[in-house]
Amino acid sequence: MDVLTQAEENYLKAVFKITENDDKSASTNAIAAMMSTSAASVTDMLKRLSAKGLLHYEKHRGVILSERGSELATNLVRKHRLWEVFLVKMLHFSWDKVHDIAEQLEHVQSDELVERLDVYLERPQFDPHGDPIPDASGKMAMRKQVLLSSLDPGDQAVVVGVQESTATFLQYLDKMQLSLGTNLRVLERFDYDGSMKIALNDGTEITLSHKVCENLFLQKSK
Amino acid sequence: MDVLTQAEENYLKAVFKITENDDKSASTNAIAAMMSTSAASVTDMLKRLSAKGLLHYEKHRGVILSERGSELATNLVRKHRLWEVFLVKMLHFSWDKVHDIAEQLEHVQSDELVERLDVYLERPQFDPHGDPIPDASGKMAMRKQVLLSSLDPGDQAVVVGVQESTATFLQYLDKMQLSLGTNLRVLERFDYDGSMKIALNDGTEITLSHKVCENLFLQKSK
DNA sequence: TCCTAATTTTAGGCAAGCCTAAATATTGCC
DNA sequence: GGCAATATTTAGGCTTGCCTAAAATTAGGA
Repeated sequence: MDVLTQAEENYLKAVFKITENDDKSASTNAIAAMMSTSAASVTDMLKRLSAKGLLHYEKHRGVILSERGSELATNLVRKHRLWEVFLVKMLHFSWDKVHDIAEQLEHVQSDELVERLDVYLERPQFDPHGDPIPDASGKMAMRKQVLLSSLDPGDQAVVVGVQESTATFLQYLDKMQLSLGTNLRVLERFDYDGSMKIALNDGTEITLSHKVCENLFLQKSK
Repeated sequence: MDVLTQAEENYLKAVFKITENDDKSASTNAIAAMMSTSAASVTDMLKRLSAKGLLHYEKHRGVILSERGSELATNLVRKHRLWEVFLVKMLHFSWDKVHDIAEQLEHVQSDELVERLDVYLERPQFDPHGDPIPDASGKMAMRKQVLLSSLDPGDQAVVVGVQESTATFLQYLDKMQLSLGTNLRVLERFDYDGSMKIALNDGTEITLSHKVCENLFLQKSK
């Protein structure tokens, strides 16, 4: 019943992204900028999506998603982020390379696929960039967190979670004096193997492997 | 350089499938039938693909793939079959449900993705239907297989593939407790209608119609 | 408020893919 | 070989998405 083209899906997602923070409406130009297309094309598409009941459009007034449009957009975000987890966790892509591929994978149509993927990945709550993954009903956890590997030297942050909670990994963290709530500062990142040197509050300096950096969620404090 | 649309890719694949067995050229009608589209649309597309150098087209003469076209088609088959392995092996889909999803996944463009997926799946040589998966250079393993209908009473063999992978056929096999790897022994062949009686390992005896026997590939084990 | 600048929409066009109907070419049978 | 049946191509049209240029609307500063 609601089979959208990839183009339509991309517009929905753009409107969603623009309106998710500030709850104003999305302007034609903002959408055009986000999609690298012309304002005229945007107007074209907005009319079509409006006719399908996926967003509310009034000339010169910008648009907001309808409930149905919002559901569809949220589901796209869910698919995008689940695929990113798959690419990083299973195929060992580095987190900064997965976006373009996930952008393609998110358009694959199969609810069963998404559900099975979710189970396979053990229902992750956050993607490799620390962004929350909406569940099947559209709800998402609220936490602004990022992977240690995405921080830069100088960043100060608090450990707020792990991606993978295996016993061995948690034990390792324990040994390193890292636990939820631990404050740390990034000193240096070694690009050649992805390892990072960090300093704890008491001044202890430790080096963490790439694998560890990819599994630690932090909340920036500065 | 060679970025094809999904439609173009689907046509290439259809031509590939039609020409891979008998090495005659693919006719307009055969392609139209395979793609459930009109002959006129096929002619349209053949001209375009010919202009791109992906196949050799002469009016009223049918087409064959060019070397480049053949490479691209083989790569599509590779991607399709790798994704099928992923869906069955990792996500536990039943083998009769994976085709449509793989049909979508095969169009995702990323060589690195395919390579990593291949490694992740441990470079499988055959897909869940028993069809060989071309390697990155286009070569595929040869399956020593015969149709069930060509076996004689007394022969012992293992199911290694199907000729026709429609959902209904696969579901039927499932019901009959036949799947890849199933061992069986031919008990009797009824020449008047081509049906065959076989025994499974556990002693179960079943009778299969001629149509089924013509669609099951086996590897003789004795 | 008024007028210019910025934004948005409309008009008109184009390519990709699809369709049906009509024209043309090929095949195969007598 | 000739002619009917079949296969293929051409012609003309449609939708989707994109474009540019021009027109219309809105917003913001003097």
